[in-house]
Amino acid sequence: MLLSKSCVYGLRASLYLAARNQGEFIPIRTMSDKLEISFHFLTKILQQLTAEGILESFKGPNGGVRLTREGTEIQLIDIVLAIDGPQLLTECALGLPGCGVKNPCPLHDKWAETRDAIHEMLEKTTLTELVHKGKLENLRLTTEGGFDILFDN
Amino acid sequence: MLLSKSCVYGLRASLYLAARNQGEFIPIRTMSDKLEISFHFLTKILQQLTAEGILESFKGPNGGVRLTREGTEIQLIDIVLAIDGPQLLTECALGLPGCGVKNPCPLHDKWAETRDAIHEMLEKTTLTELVHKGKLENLRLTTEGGFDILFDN
DNA sequence: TATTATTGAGACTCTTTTATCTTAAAATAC
DNA sequence: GTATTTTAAGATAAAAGAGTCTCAATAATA
Repeated sequence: MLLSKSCVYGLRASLYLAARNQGEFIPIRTMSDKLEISFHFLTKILQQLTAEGILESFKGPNGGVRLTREGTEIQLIDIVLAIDGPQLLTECALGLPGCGVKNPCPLHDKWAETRDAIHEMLEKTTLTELVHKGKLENLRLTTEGGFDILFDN
Repeated sequence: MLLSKSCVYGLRASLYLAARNQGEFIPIRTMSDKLEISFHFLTKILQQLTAEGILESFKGPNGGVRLTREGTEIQLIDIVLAIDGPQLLTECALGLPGCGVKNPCPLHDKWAETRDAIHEMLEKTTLTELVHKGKLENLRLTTEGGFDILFDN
């Protein structure tokens, strides 16, 4: 699996927040219901994003979480790094420690190229870009639900 | 992690076999020693490759395993599919079931492109190609050991 | 001030992956 | 045929990832 489940949930939640970003705090419970993710599990994931400064949170009634920056300024890579860390973009494909230009494994060059392609995709894609596309074409953010059902309350 | 540890071990072992392929059976114990992989764990992994027809095995004294085809005719993708299955090349980046051209997630198009790059790399790279490169430049197959130390007995 | 709605933090459980250990089966050599 | 070397298979254990539960902390509001 390319991304951990935590990371995937973090991405879906971030898209949700970017999609309805009017500056207000959204309760995690609302998101966990809409996105069909366990509330407590999602809470832990969003805590990581908050710790990394991608989200900010507010406790108490009318509390919740929101993006600290505009969706145009948040790249997928920000969320992936916050949750899964840099391993995907740094690790050797054959699992050898310290694999790099100086001390490569036989697969290093080819894997470095492929890895760069992944990196570039994650780095060039913003939340807003995906939200725009998702809204236009009513794409899915959950097994059944298109973007539209995420805004009906 | 892109590939499971089992898959990585399977790749390293396959490179080892391709590197010293003179048609003879190599004991798994020899490989597990040289590659610094737990013997029993490696045995189970190689059993999968045997079940998939990538290796053949022989029991008893002078037994072991060997490649069924020439290293020139075994691509990395063969080993990845045998051990990790097709998930890496088919799964949705946002974990949505049935994500595809017909019912995509917002990330589908971009991820499909990146995934194709991974697929192509795995599909175009043969064991022999990596072995050749590894032998020429004495690259690593293990934390410390270059290709050369794998042939000294 | 008491109640309620919310996030934060930690303990705990379940599942999957990784790794080990034991025994069986097959082939060889003596 | 018996002992030895090897893979095959399955049980068990340890570690990591995924998910749940409980309680504390904070803020709003009645």
